[in-house]
Order: sequence, then structure tokens, then C-alpha cells
Amino acid sequence: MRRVEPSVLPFGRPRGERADAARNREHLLLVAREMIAEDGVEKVTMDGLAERAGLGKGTVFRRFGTRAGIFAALVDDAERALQESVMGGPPPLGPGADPVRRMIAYGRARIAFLRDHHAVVRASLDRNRPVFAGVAGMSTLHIGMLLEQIRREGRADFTDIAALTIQLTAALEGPFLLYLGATASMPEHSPDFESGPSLGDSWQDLVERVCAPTA
Amino acid sequence: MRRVEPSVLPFGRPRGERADAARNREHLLLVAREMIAEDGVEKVTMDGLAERAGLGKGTVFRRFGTRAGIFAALVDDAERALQESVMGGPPPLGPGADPVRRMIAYGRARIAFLRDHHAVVRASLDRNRPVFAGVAGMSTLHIGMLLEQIRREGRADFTDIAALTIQLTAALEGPFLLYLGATASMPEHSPDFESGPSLGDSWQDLVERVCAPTA
DNA sequence: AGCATAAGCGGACTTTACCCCGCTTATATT
DNA sequence: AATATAAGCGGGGTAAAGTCCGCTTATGCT
Repeated sequence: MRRVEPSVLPFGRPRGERADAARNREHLLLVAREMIAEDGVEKVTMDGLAERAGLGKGTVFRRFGTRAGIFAALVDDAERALQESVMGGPPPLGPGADPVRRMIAYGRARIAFLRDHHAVVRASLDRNRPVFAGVAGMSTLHIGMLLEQIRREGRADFTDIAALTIQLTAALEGPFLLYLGATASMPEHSPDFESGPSLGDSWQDLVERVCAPTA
Repeated sequence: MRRVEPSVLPFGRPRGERADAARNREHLLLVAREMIAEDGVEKVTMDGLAERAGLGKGTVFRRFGTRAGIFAALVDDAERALQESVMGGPPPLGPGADPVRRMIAYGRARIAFLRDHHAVVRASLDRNRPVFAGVAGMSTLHIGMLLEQIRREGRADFTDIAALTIQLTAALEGPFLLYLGATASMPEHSPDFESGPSLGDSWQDLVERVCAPTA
């Protein structure tokens, strides 16, 4: 592996992280991706990963804290592109468009993301960690922001924005986070998810109704 | 050779169940309730439960299949009352009332139920089992039925009832199923859930908007 | 370069869900 | 009442997550 940072400033990582630790993290992530590609998510065990990476089990846990942590790191990585599109890309996903349109566009993009990564996303769920602050954190933040904006523009008057934010986030992510186990692939086993567009279309319908001007 | 068909015997236990097995099941449930009351859900282990009940570990698994199964049985039991109110009780929860009002009433009742039982409900989640067919099955069925009725009465035209059913179910149950780990008690750790009525009020708001007559 | 030290590392150990399978017993039939 | 048999039972066995702690090593300082 070649050096990525010719400049001397060690600013990319949290100050304390050693070079070997960073290298090991990358390596573990790489090996994890391989194992997932070969045998699927549920075949990735901490011992197996450690052995195949030529490292000790303790190291794996030190780096990722928990099994879910590995997948969370993977998801985090994959999410980056969407995150950047939302924060700085062109409308309607990025800033500048009408907030309702942005919400629709975001939902559709997020649904596509979840559909593409559902196995890893589900595996990243940590039983003792709030999902809305973890995996769904981006959705919660963004949806909340857009609702706030809609209200500020006087286009609708919501009873409780915080509660509605959570409910909409759940409506968006819930179908993927709650529907199936990590094992089975979603589309095959559930007719409700077969039709690609329907969940996205339904999200659009939902958002348009919820954000319609109060009669 | 006569094979006993375990399919449809509408009441009681699956026909083949022996008396001692039934007795053991009840006893295990009882002991589980005690252990939960004393030390909380996560302290209930299969070995601990078996030992305290004076039974073998294998028996516990035979009865409930999985750890989650125990809690699922407990939830199922607790759910019965709500289920009966919904199917045969007085309006607006029971049949006869306007479907939108019924949906609002159902959501409020379900929220109260989930709030009261969130620890056990969360523990009843099985990683490899569709939530919408398990814990949230009642909600999925009922919400779907009401949406269907609303559409049939020509009061609103939904893009995709199946998808919307899942999304609304997720909006209703998601906050409880996804928010916190089984350990922490929800209200204390999350300001969003502190205000008792707000989630219910927000549900009402959501339902009224979604089911509003199309302009 | 040499040193001090905090970060990293490894792998044995513990805990717990879940499996297996030979033995026991309730129950229906005669 | 005796019997056949399917259901139930028990508990030892396995696998995998997560913990611990003594050893190793990168790194910053002098």
C-alpha cells in the first residue's frame, strides 16, 4: 500500500491514533468486504475476520468495539457520497430546491441506498444503541431540518416537529430496518418490496400529503 | 398412520400439545415474569430461567424456540386485551366508528401499549424474523384494513396501499422499536419521548394529513 | 540515537444462545 | 390394564461475542 499523504500534517485522524492502528483498520475493513462478498454478512465472525486478517481478536474489538461496529464503519464509508450530494450537490437533492421536493428526492435516494446496502446496514444495527442517532442519524437530521424550514416558511403547521421527524424517519427507514432478518435477501422474500419504485412513490405520496398546505 | 394436522384449530393450543408441556409453558412464563420484575429483561438467560423453573435447558428451547420467543409469548399475552378491544370493543377503537378516527384511536392505544411494555417488546424482536409479521403484525393488519376501507369509501386515493401500510406501521412502532436498546428505559434517556402525549398527538396529526380528502 | 510511555496487540477466558440425541412419559387404543 | 408411540425432557456440547491483562512497539522528546 502506498503513502497517501505526502504532507506531514497528521490531521486526518484523531490525534492519538497510531499509524499501525490506522493501517490495521483499513486492512480489516478490506478483509471484511472480501468476506462479505464471498460468503455474505452473517458468515463474518470476529474470530474469522481476525484470523484471515492475520491479527488477534482483541485487535478487532479494539478497533470496532463490537461486531456491529465493523458494519457501521462500512456503511459510514458508503454513505459519504450521498451525504455530500445532500449537503453540497445540485438540487433537488442538494440545497436550493423547494424543501418538499428535497424531502422527496432525499427519500428516494435513501431508499435506493438502503436497498443496495440492506444486508450491511442491518448488520450494523446495535441492539443497545439508538438507531435514530446511529444508522438513521443522517435521515433524522435532514428530515428535521427540512420540516423546520417548511414550518418557518409558513407552509404547514405541525403539532410536534421532533415527534414527526422521528415518525417520518421511521416511515422511511423502517421498512428496511424492520422487515427482514440480516440473512434473507429482501426483494425475493417480500412481495411488498419487489416493485422497485413503489416504496419511493409511496414516500412521495406520504410527504406530499403530510406537507400539504393546511386547508 | 394418522398424521395430526397442526394447521387450523382456532382455539386453544396446537392439538398435539401434552398436558405436562402446557403446564411447563405456563410455569416458564410465570417464572420469566418474576425474573423480569426482579432484575429486568436482559438478566433473563435461558440457563437461568431453566434452572429457576426446575427444568432442563432443552425444554425451554423446545417450548419457545429462541430467547426472543419467550418474550414474544409474553407480549402476545399482554396484547390480547388490546386485540379484543380493537376487534369487538366499543368505538372509536372497535368497529363502527369512522376509519380515520379508528386509526387515530388505535395508534394512541398502541403507543400506550408499547410505552408500557417496551422492554419486553424489544426483547421479543428476533433478528431473523420480519417484524411486520411478528410484533407489529397486529398493526400492519389493522392499518392496512382501515386504509383499504378509506379508499373504498372514496375518501382518499393512495398511491400504493401495501407500501403505505408498512410506512405507517413503521411510523407508529418505529420510535419504540428502533429508538433505544433493550437496557435503558426509554423515557429517561430520550427527551423526545418524555412528553407523554406528544407522540400520540403527532400520530393523530400525521394520520389526519395522510387521510385528508384529496384537494 | 536512546528513552519513556502510552497506545496497540494477542489470545486465553467467560458467558450465553442454541443444537443434539438418547432416555422418559403421557395418552390413545385395545 | 397393557402397550405402542409420539411428544416431551435433560443436560452436555458447540460456536461466537465480548473481556482481560501482560507483552510489544510506535512515537515524541531530549
